[in-house]
Amino acid sequence: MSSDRPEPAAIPTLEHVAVVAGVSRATVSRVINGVRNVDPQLQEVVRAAVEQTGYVPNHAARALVTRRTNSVALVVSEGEHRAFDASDTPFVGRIFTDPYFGRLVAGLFSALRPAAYSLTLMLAETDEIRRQLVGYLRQGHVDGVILMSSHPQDPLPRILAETALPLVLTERPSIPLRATYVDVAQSAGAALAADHLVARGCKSVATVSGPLDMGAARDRLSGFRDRMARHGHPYIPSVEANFTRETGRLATERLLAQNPALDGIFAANDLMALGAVLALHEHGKRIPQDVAVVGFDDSNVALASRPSLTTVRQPVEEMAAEMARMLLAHIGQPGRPASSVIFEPTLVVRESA
Amino acid sequence: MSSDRPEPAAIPTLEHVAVVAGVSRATVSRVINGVRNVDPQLQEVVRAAVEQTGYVPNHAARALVTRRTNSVALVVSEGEHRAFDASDTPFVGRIFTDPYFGRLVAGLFSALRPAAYSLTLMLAETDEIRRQLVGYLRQGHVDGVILMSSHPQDPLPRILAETALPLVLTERPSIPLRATYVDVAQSAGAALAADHLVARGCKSVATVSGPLDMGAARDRLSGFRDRMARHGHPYIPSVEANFTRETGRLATERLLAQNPALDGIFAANDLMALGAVLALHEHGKRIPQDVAVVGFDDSNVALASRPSLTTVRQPVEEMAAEMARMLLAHIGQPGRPASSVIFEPTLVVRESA
DNA sequence: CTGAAAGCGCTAACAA
DNA sequence: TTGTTAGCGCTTTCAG
Repeated sequence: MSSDRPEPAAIPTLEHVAVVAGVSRATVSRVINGVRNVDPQLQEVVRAAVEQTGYVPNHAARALVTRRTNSVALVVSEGEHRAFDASDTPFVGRIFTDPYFGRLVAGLFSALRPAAYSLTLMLAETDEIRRQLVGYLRQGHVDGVILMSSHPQDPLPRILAETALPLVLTERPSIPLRATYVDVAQSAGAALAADHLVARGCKSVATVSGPLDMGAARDRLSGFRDRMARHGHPYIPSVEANFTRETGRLATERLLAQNPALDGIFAANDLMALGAVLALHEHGKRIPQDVAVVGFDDSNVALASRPSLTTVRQPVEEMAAEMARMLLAHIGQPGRPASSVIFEPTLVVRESA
Repeated sequence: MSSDRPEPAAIPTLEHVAVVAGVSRATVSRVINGVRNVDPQLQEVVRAAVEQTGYVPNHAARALVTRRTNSVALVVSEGEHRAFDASDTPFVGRIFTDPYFGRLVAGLFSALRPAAYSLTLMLAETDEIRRQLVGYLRQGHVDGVILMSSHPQDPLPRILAETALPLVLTERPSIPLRATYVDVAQSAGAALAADHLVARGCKSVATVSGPLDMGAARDRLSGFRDRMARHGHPYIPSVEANFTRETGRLATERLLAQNPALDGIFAANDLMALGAVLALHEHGKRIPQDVAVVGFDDSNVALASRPSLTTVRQPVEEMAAEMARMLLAHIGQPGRPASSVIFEPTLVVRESA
């Protein structure tokens, strides 16, 4: 334009748009934010100016005044040292590679995107990092938090629950907490597995459990045992494993050593069921003719496995979508009391049982 | 909204800290940001005040003035859109469930966290969303972008490359682009497969390739053929497939029809290798005794498969860490020219070959 | 219905 | 070395 001005250059601001449209910044702001009281004609002019300048609102400036970032955090927290993790796979690798994580993210997105919210990923592996994290969250970096924490000693659920920050947990907290959460009916799912094995005619059934310091693992174990007892099987051997394929294999070896006549196994997740399949094959057992195997989760490996896995399905995507919706609700109405939603699992029958 | 006034729980600001410490905001700011020229004694006073007030800097305010958000985006882009649906495996589910994704994220974090950067996840499934995305990124929501895009027709790599936004691609762009990227030596990986099959004594080898409009698929095919030629096998039959299990199965059927004496197959990814295994089983072939199979990726199905898959492994975590480092470098020095780093793959020998 | 003006909380010249 | 003072770009009363 004028020669005394350098170069209009870079990113257009609300001010530029206002000048082009011949209105005030306030009016442009109103149009952009869809505030009603604006002359339709002016709206058109402003819209054209926005188009022409290629204006996009500055996120930081907007967040500074509205105190909203339109983004939430997915915090993945894990205890310092897992009870019997002898594997060399670092925690980050394990958790992010777990199919559950992918399904969770996918489900969250399905509900977050329509609301124009974005997702920031955060890890909390150590106490040090956990401390930083809390500060980070309180900076107003995000409007709310989805917390994935399964370790019972993890202090993060309690710490975050005490914050005013909107929060949703991906499972029932291991200690009583006034926090919103979504979970699956764990013991009901395990009972489904028990029913199925009994219905198949299994006489000698055992189970590979998850780490028993985790609520979900405990619930699945007790749910399975309770239902088996009701079917007339008062004693169900179990070996504790670590939700990984390798520990599942090892656990099954031990089960097999204790009882060679085993004809049914319930593994508390699919990865461990995969390990069970492996061990059974090594012992020349046919599946499901000699030993029937039921997993839990219905992760993608359940289908890829050979034989494909009969498994208890958690509707993870739907659960995650619900978490996102609940979080959004909390963000929208700060005073909202904590609540919870429990989803029913279903049995997916495939080849392994 | 009640009539009484329950302490607004006011978040402390720099101003509060300054008052408590009896200094100016500027000084507090300097201490917090580690700017040198501050009296050590005053530093102590300020630090105490920060502690006492529980102050954490406001992210939006800081970003507004520094023009830095200290966060980067991981953009996952795919050509076609599939609606979210629990029964089908939608794109989101597929990609997030793919172990590659988890390994990528883990690797990114390992380099991002020391730099105090956070990661925002973004999906680009449709053109509509892609358009919004570009605006979103330009809002200054993030300082840079890691772009995961494998479809050659995807316009996003070009669009983002034309933006001034610091950008790193997770693979070599299918069209020439002045963009920084990290990739694995595709043809070298295929050559590894060739060496292994030859070393096993395979005499009649064929390959199932990926879609040849994708650079990676082309590179793997030519890399395989070149190395086989060097081993004295000038002609290697190939059938093009689509990186899925089913197309891998079909392609193997055709290969088998053309040459029943086949004794080695290189599939350009693990899913197709799984399809090959399936087809071979149906034809009564034993693996690896009758036909050896080598895949590519070392994805989770490689382990879950029976027999487990011998496959070419990409050092994804290391690659991702490098991507993050390169992105940070670009953020730090805006004028930095595009560059690329190529990693060497390794062969993971399991049961199938 | 529109504009003027006051900040949001912070950093970064520029003075002192 | 420290304080003063402008803003960063936006939303939002409050007048007009």
